[in-house]
Amino acid sequence: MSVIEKRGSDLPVEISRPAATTQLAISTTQARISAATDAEAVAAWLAEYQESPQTWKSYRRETERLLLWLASRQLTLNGMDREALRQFEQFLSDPQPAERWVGPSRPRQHPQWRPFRGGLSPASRRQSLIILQGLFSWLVEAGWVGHNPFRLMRDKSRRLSNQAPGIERYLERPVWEWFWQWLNRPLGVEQSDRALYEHARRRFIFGFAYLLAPRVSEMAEARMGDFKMTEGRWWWDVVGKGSKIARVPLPEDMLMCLAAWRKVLKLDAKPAYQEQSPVIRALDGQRGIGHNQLYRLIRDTFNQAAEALEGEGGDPTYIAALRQATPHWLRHTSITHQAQSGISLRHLAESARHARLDTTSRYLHTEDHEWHREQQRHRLVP
DNA sequence: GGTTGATAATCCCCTTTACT
DNA sequence: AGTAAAGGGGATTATCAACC
Repeated sequence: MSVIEKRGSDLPVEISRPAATTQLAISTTQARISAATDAEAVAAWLAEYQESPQTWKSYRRETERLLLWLASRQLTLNGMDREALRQFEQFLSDPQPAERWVGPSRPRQHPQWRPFRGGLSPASRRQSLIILQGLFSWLVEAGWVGHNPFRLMRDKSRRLSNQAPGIERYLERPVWEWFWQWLNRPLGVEQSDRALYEHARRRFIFGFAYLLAPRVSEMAEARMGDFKMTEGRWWWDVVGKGSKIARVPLPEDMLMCLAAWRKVLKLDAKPAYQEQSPVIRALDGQRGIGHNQLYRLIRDTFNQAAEALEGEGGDPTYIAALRQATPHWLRHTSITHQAQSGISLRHLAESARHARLDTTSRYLHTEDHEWHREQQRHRLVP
């Protein structure tokens, strides 16, 4: 059932297209791309995103759904009008017949694979429509379709705010401090090599995360040689979201964490020039690990810490926080604590690699807790 | 300076692979 | 065979950037 099979130069394979509608698309327009079918036109658009695998993946998903839906309605991209768009949006919220469109998560080639897990939430529908709007404006430019029906759409339902609510997802200082000392507890004697390795790896991952506030993928992608010394000072060169290159100062503690971790890996304390091996590694000590695995590792560690704190009869609020915590919390925690320790907003924005200062300043609001707590010292009767 | 559109990331569930 | 590690796919969320 799948329409677009592969990335790269291979053209997509089109499987179930009603013969009656072929070639309707180009009769009125002058195409500026070489495509024979809707699927090929879409593939040409997708090819623009080859360098961004995540984006490519989500855009393929959305466009594939549209193509499959069009085929089921005997429509083409060029035949898509405002009314068809309304029907498609309705379809996204509840794809029917379900046995044709909805199914469990399966590899794409699997016979049970279906385009949907279920109907899409309003937020996801908004996302889908935004992507398809981009597709259509490209296709108009390419001369493949006559107009962009999304231009006619002024539906409030897709104007859902994508502004995040206040950021509160971070660990307060006492929780972090307890957590870090828990992480550094010595293991008992007679531990397997593997247990020691995993213990060291965890310490490094959390130290890295807390000190430099990386995104998960930035950690997973990091190479040893990205830590560099110039003019006697150590920096971390990181390629962040949007392929943005940044250079972040390495705190002293980070160098210590790195040296300790490299010792476990049987490497010199300091990375060599252009050392290409991954920083965070799988159990074999060589391969890197994907962001997904890193995500799980962090999540599991937080959960184990929650168990441990519960065993100690710790504060239930803290236990709950640890249970909820995700890798993103580490980034928030790091930035928030840096703000609290007086690092200036401008430098903070720089090292967090936020393009806009107001993104960073949102983290300052989380100081409200502290503010509130301090305010309690102001009493009528001392 | 706020809104909205564009892009890419995070997070979760499930499957596959690798290792005793 | 049984278990944990790693990977795939997709929904949802965060951030960036262009536009009023």
